[in-house]
Amino acid sequence: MNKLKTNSAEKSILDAAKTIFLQKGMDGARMQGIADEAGINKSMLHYYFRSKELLFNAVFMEAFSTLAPQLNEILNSDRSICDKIKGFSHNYITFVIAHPYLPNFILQEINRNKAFVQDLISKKHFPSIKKFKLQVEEKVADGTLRPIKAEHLFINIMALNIFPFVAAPLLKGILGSSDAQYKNLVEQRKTEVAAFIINSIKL
Amino acid sequence: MNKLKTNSAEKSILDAAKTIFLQKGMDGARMQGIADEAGINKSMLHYYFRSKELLFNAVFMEAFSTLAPQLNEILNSDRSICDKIKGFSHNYITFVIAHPYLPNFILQEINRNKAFVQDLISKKHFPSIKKFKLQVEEKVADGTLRPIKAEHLFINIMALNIFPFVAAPLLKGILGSSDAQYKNLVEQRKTEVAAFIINSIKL
DNA sequence: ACATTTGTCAACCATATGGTTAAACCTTTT
DNA sequence: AAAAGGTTTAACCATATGGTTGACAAATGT
Repeated sequence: MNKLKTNSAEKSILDAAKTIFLQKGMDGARMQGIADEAGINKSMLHYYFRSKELLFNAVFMEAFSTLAPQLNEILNSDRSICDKIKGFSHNYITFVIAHPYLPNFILQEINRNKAFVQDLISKKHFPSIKKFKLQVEEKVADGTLRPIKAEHLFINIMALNIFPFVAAPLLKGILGSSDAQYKNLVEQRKTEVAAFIINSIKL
Repeated sequence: MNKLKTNSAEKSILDAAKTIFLQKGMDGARMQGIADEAGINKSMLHYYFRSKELLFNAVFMEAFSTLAPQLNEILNSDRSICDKIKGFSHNYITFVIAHPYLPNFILQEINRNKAFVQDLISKKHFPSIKKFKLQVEEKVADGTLRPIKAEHLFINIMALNIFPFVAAPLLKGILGSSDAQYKNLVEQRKTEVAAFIINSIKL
């Protein structure tokens, strides 16, 4: 059978599954909904991916794979800490504006199935804080940075960049922002977040 | 019929529903699971709350009501900005350590049903940033604070306090922390977060 | 004491849902 | 062109699920 046809069917299923799973999560998604989204028969889903769980795993892995590498900019590149923070904030926010469902999906599913994280950690290339920690400790020791634990700094960087997306509906409500106004606010954060962090840690 | 008996049945249903819904969300929760948790017949759920959706609404409102008032410490109290940040961070983190499923539940459900936020906003006492915004603008104008938009400052305060809870499993993985180590880290943040923010904004 | 209301439960119902099957339908191979 | 093998579909299936019903028990009012 035609490799192209097979690949394209598999691909269109995965695309549809991504659309549905990212919006509704594992529990809220329906196999029929994914089939409809892909414009194919429900049996095809099982033909190519066996079960809802395996299809979901494929989607989750793909989603996680697009976010995880960005962490290497912070954790494993050789740039200065300030450059890392500026670069990551700008790139991450730009990326997530284009994929707004991603962060929420990852958080939701990682909280739903904690054994899942164990699985991810065991994989190669799972981000680790080791190198970043050495870098921070060095800069704190030589007086370039205020004393701060690398763990806290890392959590803060993640929090300031990711939270505005996962809490968007609530924040819009509290701030009384329209979609356009909030989008504008998020746009500002491409530079605002890094400035905020660097203000806090630079001596 | 005995008011006490009625109240206690209703209460035990709500408690059970809270336990299940907070852990599994609307989509993942099962009415039978809630009945089992409450140790009663499934029909009772419908007798007291009509439908899954109404029971869920009751749980959600109760959950939201416990978190929303804490925002008033930031948004509407008369203390100084620094005191607010210190007070909120300490209180919020203390509170959520005792109710670890709450933040994730709120975020997940608010993202699932965005019309829900509209409903919340229309209610009285929904937190608004108005007063806080005036206070920040005043302090920026008189040179006490570095220039920063109140919106960004507010988002940052929320992000730094809430994110470590909603992303806990992932952060544990990246940081390589045990449950105990991570709990310790979160404990430190009761003061660390406020210090980080104040470092950044104080002149 | 007895009727009325309120609370509780087991059995039941209609539908939704993940998954299977067997036949039809291409493509490629020979 | 016929066999072979992968692909696609409609029809099914078993079970799970939210919700209903009718009988019965427990309070309450009179």
